[in-house]
Amino acid sequence: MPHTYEFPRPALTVDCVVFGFDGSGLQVLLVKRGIEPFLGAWALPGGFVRMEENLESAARRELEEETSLREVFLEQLYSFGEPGRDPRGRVVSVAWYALVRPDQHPPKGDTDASDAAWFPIDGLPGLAFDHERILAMALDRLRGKIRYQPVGFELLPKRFTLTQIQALYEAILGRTIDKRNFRKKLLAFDFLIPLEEFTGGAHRPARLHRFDRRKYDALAKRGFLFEL
Amino acid sequence: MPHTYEFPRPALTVDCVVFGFDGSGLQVLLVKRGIEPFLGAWALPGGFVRMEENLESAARRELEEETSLREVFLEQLYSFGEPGRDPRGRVVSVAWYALVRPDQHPPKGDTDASDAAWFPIDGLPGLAFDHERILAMALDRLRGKIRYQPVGFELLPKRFTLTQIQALYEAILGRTIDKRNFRKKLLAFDFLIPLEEFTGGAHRPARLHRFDRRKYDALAKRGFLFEL
DNA sequence: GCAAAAGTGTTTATGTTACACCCATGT
DNA sequence: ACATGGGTGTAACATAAACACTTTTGC
Repeated sequence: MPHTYEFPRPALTVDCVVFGFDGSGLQVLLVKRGIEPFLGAWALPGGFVRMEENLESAARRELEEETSLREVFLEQLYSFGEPGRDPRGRVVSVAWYALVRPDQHPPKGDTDASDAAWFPIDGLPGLAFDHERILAMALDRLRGKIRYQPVGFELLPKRFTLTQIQALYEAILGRTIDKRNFRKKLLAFDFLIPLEEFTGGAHRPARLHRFDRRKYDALAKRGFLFEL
Repeated sequence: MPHTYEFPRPALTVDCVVFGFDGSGLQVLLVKRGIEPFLGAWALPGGFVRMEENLESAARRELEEETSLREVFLEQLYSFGEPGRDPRGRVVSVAWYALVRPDQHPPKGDTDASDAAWFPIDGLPGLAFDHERILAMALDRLRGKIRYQPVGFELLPKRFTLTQIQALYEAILGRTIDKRNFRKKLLAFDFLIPLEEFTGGAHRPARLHRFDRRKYDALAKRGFLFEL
């Protein structure tokens, strides 16, 4: 019997903090627990890691099973392993955070069986386990990351207006930003492509743009700082 | 039997990337493996997590057991869980990185039983498991972190000269820095306290400074950017 | 024609970069 | 007295911040 097997093992789970943006505020996707413990409470989507899958696959599988979300931006956040964080016994959780575009959002009620629902970041219900702590850490990470990595685009439609992305930055950073300075700086990076398409609606149409990842990657390799 | 126990479980380990600075180059502390697999190979210090300890405690315990290091700066890095990363079976490792001051370095040969030794970052031996990948990630993290968080001081003696800290930044960032600009900026932050003590040695004595964490924390709370 | 959001430049202040010489000590 | 590393200021340049009005559309 290999050395490995002489030790009792903690159980291993993954949990996902799923962020969305509705045009004015940051939101988080939660699921209502259908089993004990914390039956009926809201929690982060997640579950046990299987023996043959890697950690990211486990996170993506749970995400799809519980929220129908596929092919989202997903990045590892932190691992939580306080004894006592799960009343069932020793459970270590590898936490991830995901960013999803509005056009990827699951239609409400689409999720099979137990409920999943979006909550505004400043109107969250109490959460099961230590999920509030995990969520707080994910939010910190997002706030830090968005300032020097182009992750904001993962929360917007593929084609978006400059006003939309400014609203996103203002919502996440929690302060207003000067419109002219913001646009000047963002466009100077030269990884946003202005399209010949415009929004419709009640007022002056706004030009749509898309993020050019190739251009960004090229710049990033040349040792480049984002810093919005 | 609780739900938790129905699943086969990966084994859980912690591994630590321990950085040091010898005045001119960054170094990593490795241990020579005394058991299979990879017997005789160099590896990151680490080992299995016990059922009753949290992840950080496990990392600190293994660090002390294998390298005699205590009370070092320690921060979680990432969790690695590719099936196949350990030939013994499914093993998930929560990786950490540590920063140790020269005056904390274990005297060579102090470490009980199997060897531990410092290696220069650009002269590393091949490593066991996927430890090269873990180390590469730790190095990336350190390079990124040192630019906007005051972690560099954790690699220097409590009292240090400005030339020492500049050498540290140059070694980690891999480029030379202008002496006058570096000192101007660093001192302007006002969290370095100049002492009335000086180095001895062959040349003009250099003033010693210490890092004032209270002042730094106060600044940091007022929403403050380091950015060297 | 009015309400609502889109779009656009210039000036000022601040921060960053480049750069060269004198000082204090031990040998 | 010389070799070695310690220490210091200023000017040019680049980036960031502040700031207000005109345009386009739907109603």
